[in-house]
Parts: sequence; structure tokens; C-alpha cells
Amino acid sequence: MTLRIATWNINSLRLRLPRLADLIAALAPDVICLQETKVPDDLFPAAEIAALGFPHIAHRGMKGYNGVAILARRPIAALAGFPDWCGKGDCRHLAVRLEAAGGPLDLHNFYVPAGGDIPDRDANPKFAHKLDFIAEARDFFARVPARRRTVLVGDLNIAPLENDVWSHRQLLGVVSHTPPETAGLNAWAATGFIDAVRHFVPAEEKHFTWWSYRNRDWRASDRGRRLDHIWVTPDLVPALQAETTLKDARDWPLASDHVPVAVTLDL
DNA sequence: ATGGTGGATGTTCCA
Repeated sequence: MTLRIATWNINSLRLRLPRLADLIAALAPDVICLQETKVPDDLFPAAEIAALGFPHIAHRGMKGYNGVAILARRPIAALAGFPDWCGKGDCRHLAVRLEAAGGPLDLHNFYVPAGGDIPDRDANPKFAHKLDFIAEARDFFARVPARRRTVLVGDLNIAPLENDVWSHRQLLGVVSHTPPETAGLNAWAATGFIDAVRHFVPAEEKHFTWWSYRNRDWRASDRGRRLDHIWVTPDLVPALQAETTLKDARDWPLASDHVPVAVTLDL
């Protein structure tokens, strides 16, 4: 069986519900992980999403900011027992178990703090929060030494490789590509994950998933970053079939500043 | 060095 998992920072689920239908039409995913839903749980548009073919939903939202959701065509079971990351009560993580050929598969959906503008943990509490968050995530995942059948996706808000940003040299001091962030993200991944997108796209190629709203012509200037990621445990690498980064979504009407990313697993 | 845009909110915060 094939399982296609998509991740997208939708930047307001209620505003961009029509774009969710576009994503489904374009990628035909089995599971969709969303970040920045910006919708409290009691206002979650579950019926509308069920009507799009995704009746199985896990969501965790709050008013105005953050918020994550996992939408599935087939049943999912929410997983519990995770930290309240950094003790903030934020809605930045959800995990579910999917039934799949060969046994269940765990799926984590993360929205890592953006980290503010100043890349200094003493001057900027948001940057400290970001570094602490990824360190706590690293420590949590390190507790299981040989994790299996696990997929981790999300807006991780860090572009770890030189070609994950439009200019490595110019972004070394910009939050999302600074050495403490990329080292922190690499340490998290090193607890037992493979970068599934770079499995398909050579590290020598520039590859982005986000382009700022503040560029007049995002495609021409192409000052992008790869902030959205899909990781899999090594036992799933032989199942990796394909990767799609839906760059055209950046030109959709009322676009998000992030585009959807998907991988297909043949399980 | 600066400011540029967008979403949710409410007279500003977050990205």
C-alpha cells in the first residue's frame, strides 16, 4: 500500500479552507499535517474537512496563534504522554498512530517557534524559547534509542543546509539559519531520523518551502528558505517512493507564505 | 541599514 503524507503551514485554516481543497486536488494525500491553524478547538471546521474526504481529525488549537492538526482519510488514534514543550501551553505538537501495511506507524506534527528577529538568547526570549524547544525535543526523542516506523513532519522553522537558503553567507546571522539553530536541529534529527526530502533532492540543489510575503515578486527574487521538513526513521527509508514540494501553491490566490511538502511511502 | 506584507486581533502581537 502507498501512504502519502503532506505537511503545510496553512497560516489560518479558516481563511484558507478553499486552498486545502486545492492541496487535496494537487497532491492526493492520505494524511495532511497542518501548522498555524490559528483556530481554537471549539471552532475547528471539522465538518467542512470531513466533506473533503478527511473525516478522521486530530487538532490542538488556540486563539489567534499557533495550532496544529492532522487530517486523515482513514482512522487515526491520538498519542499521548508528551511534554508540554517548554511549559508554555502552546499548541505546537500533535502525534497520532496510523494503521498501515506492515503494522502501525507513528506520525508527529511539529510547529517549532519562529524565534523572533534577534539571534541572541540573552537579548531575545523568543530565540531562547526556540533553542530550548528544539533541545527539549532532541532529549525527548533521544530516550528511544532505535525508534522505528515513525514519521516526523512540520514547520521546523530552521533551514539546516547551505542550499536550504537563498544565500548561506547572507543568512548565517538571520534567525532560521544561524549555527546554534542548525546544530540544534541536526542534533534532534540525529536521535534517529533521516531527512526524507533531501533523500530525493541532492544537497547541492537549492530547495525552498517558504518565501516571505515581503518580497514583491517572490519567484523572481527567489529569496526562499526550506523551513518545512519530513523526517522518517531509517527502517522506512526503503519505503520512500517520491517527494513533492508544491512550489506553485505560493501563487495560489490568497497564498500561504509556506508551500505544501509531501512524501509517498510504499509500505 | 531599512523596510517590506499578511493574519488575527482589537487600539498591537506574531510571523
